Amino acid sequence: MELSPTAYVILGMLGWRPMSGYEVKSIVDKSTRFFWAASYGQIYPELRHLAAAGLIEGKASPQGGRKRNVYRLTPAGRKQLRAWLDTDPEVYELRDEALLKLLFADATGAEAAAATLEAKRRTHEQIVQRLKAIEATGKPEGFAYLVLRYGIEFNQWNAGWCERTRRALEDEAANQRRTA
Amino acid sequence: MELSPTAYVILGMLGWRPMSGYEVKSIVDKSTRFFWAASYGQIYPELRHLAAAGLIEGKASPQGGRKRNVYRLTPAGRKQLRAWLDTDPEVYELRDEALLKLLFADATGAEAAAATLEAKRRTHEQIVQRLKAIEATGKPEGFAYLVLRYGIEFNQWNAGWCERTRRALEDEAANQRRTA
DNA sequence: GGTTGCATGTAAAACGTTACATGATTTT
DNA sequence: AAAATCATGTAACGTTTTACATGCAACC
Repeated sequence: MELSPTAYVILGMLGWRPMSGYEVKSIVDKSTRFFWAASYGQIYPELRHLAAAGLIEGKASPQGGRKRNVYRLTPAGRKQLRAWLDTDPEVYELRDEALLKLLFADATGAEAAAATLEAKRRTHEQIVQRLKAIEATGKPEGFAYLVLRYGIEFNQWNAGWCERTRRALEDEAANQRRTA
Repeated sequence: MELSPTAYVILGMLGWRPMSGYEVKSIVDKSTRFFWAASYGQIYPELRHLAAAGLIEGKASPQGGRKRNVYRLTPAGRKQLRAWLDTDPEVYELRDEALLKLLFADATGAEAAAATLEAKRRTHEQIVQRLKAIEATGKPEGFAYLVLRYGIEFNQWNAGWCERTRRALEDEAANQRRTA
């Protein structure tokens, strides 16, 4: 039974406690979003798929007149989750348009490169702010906190690199003007 | 004319010098691979697409009896490349299965978490080694060198975080044993 | 003569986002 | 009364990988 990593996002969260697809999505947006995004277009079909495979069980739990399906792990699902956790991680992918623009910046020059660096710095800075806001509203327990700290420190490092590199470019440009 | 970022990988490389699809792929594997991968399944169709759009021009340049198509930027293609370089980067995506496993590690415990951290550390360490090997065989010029340095420092930071965190987990476990 | 590298391409499958559609409930 | 939030889902589209298919040339 080969599952996609996104299926394990669902399995992992249902391992914390039973929840609806809507809840899975809102927790994804507060936790995995910065290193593993997932949309409704993936979550709802995947819930059905996992239920059909017997790894989770759905139960209609309407809140008033508002329909709602709460899913929970089956013993088979928990076993599958543990087996996945016990194997080495495989997927590691990065897509960073800013680095692409930096790589080709010879075609436009140092000013465009500085603008790209500044935009990338802002992106990382914004993520730091959002993650710190999450940390402030009640820090998560256990390993979730470790991952949150990673997110903050990782993005701070990135923002710092952009800042240092932009300054180095500016100093270089200033030196060239002085020497010329 | 909306192009995918992968199309700009091609445009950017043809901005350096004319080359074949095969060459584009081999340079991708030596440069953008760690932040923007591209396969033959994308490159060859995209070359045709860009040629049809008048942004690049292909010319049959066989080497002996071996067929070969070399492409170069048209003035319209260079204009398009510069316009893209002058706009702020948008795509920034990360997919890291290791962080996912770490997030859910409560279900298995500290040992599995340590193994995940160690696997992630190895991944980053290997990338550092490959990038350093590229640096040793003739460092690239201009902005390409900046991007290479980013790759090395970024992966070193990541490997370091994994190492520090794994040690912190071990110390914590040791303290608990002592207190218990 | 075999392996590696150069060279081009396609087809199917997997993966993922976006936009759309619908409707109830809670908060302002 | 309007806006935000809860809640579920689908369809179309775009992107990307993987596997397959082919063949020449250079080196060992």
